[in-house]
Amino acid sequence: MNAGRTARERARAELTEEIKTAARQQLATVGAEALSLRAISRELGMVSSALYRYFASRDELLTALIIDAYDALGAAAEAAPAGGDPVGDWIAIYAAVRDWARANPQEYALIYGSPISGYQAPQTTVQPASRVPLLLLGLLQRAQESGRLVTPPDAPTPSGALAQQTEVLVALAPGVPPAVLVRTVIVWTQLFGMLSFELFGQLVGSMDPADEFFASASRQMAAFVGLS
Amino acid sequence: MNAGRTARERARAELTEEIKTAARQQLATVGAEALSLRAISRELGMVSSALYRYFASRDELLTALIIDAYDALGAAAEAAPAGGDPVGDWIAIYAAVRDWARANPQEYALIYGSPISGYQAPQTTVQPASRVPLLLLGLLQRAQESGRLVTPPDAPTPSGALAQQTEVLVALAPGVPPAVLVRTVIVWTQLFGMLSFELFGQLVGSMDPADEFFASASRQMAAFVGLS
DNA sequence: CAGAAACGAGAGCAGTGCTCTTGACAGTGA
DNA sequence: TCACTGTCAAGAGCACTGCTCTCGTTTCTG
Repeated sequence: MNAGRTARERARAELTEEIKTAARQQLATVGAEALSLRAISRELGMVSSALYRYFASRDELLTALIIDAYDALGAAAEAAPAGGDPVGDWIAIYAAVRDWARANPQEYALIYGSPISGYQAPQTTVQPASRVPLLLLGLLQRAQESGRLVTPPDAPTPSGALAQQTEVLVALAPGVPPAVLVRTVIVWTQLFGMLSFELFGQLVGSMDPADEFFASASRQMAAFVGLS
Repeated sequence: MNAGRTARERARAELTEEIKTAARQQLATVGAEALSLRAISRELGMVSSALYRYFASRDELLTALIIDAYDALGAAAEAAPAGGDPVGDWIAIYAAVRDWARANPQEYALIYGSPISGYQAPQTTVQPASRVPLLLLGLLQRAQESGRLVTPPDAPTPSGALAQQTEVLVALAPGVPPAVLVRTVIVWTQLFGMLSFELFGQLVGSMDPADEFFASASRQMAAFVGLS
């Protein structure tokens, strides 16, 4: 439609990126909810109203930042060193996720913290959000194929509505037993619960610093889903 | 010192409670970060500045609300029906926590969501925050004493710094093996990770509605810590 | 080259948390 | 009874916010 293709477009793309960069900097210092369009525009030496040429609203800026954060986390997790040993790879992914979260706590809070009031996450965020779980599922599937995944004997096979819901995951990781897939969701929630507790200060007084606890949990969760 | 002891004090206490009630109502509708002192004062038919006689700042109001939320959640969990069967009691506590969280999502987000920027949780919140984990520890200890807790054979005994950190928990639940205590922290983070995912919309597309998944996770986590 | 589209600047609106001052009132000791 | 003291609500005001609208200017395009 509106295919302007030249200098103007390049300038626009650059400025859009500059705005996001400034927003991320502000995010890191004052947090998501205190993110101020006026402060960003001040930083960039422009007037606040000009910002609305690039993002229709504060929410739209936030959406862009959220998608970027999901993508950055997904990329960090996918870049975790893979050596072929399923348990080692699993632990490496856990470590990569934690490292990213600790390096970018405000961006982590943006995607895994409380939803921003009045802000409705658009469907656009679903795909980048699923990169980490898809990565774990892929690892499990490969482990299954190479015989390194043994269904834990005490893992109950889902029935009823739970079995139905699991089918979505079966389609994503064919061959992995439903009982393991349910456990995958359990450990997925465990991972991010653990990270949120660490980053949000809930572990202070018990397992903080959490390095060793996190390492132990990684191993035990790998065993919990049946990796060996 | 300033010991006015009569009608004035009573009026003050009542109005303080009224302010918190109005704040909670607003919390439930617009969320924590959009909580406005002016809107509360408007609701109560007073002028915004008068509110500062009762709460020195917005943060102080939030702190009061946070402590109330922790206490409400703790009370709800402690009120879970206990029938003597450890696994049944465990599941009942899980269900009570979830019920409270689903009934009070904004208050849940207030205490388990991202920390409010610029807001530092005072030490006052630590004690009410520990009611739920203490409840779980107490259950485990009683199960241990009655022989209903068997340390899972694949639960590694913590060593090094992790063993040291576990000692704090050993003091709280004497008799419960360290390996089980580490697993208790794991399932504790799992519980609230699962709840956060459900309430914050992260499960949409996979395990939502989460009733059966939650029930299955409750049971599997009870087994994971060694309850039978 | 003319028209259209995009752009930055600026003023302005309604709202926010918070501070300070002012005048009214309640409780208390002489 | 009366003056004193501390508490209270009210209101104006400050600096900030997201957002809208208008106005000239610049840039692209048919």
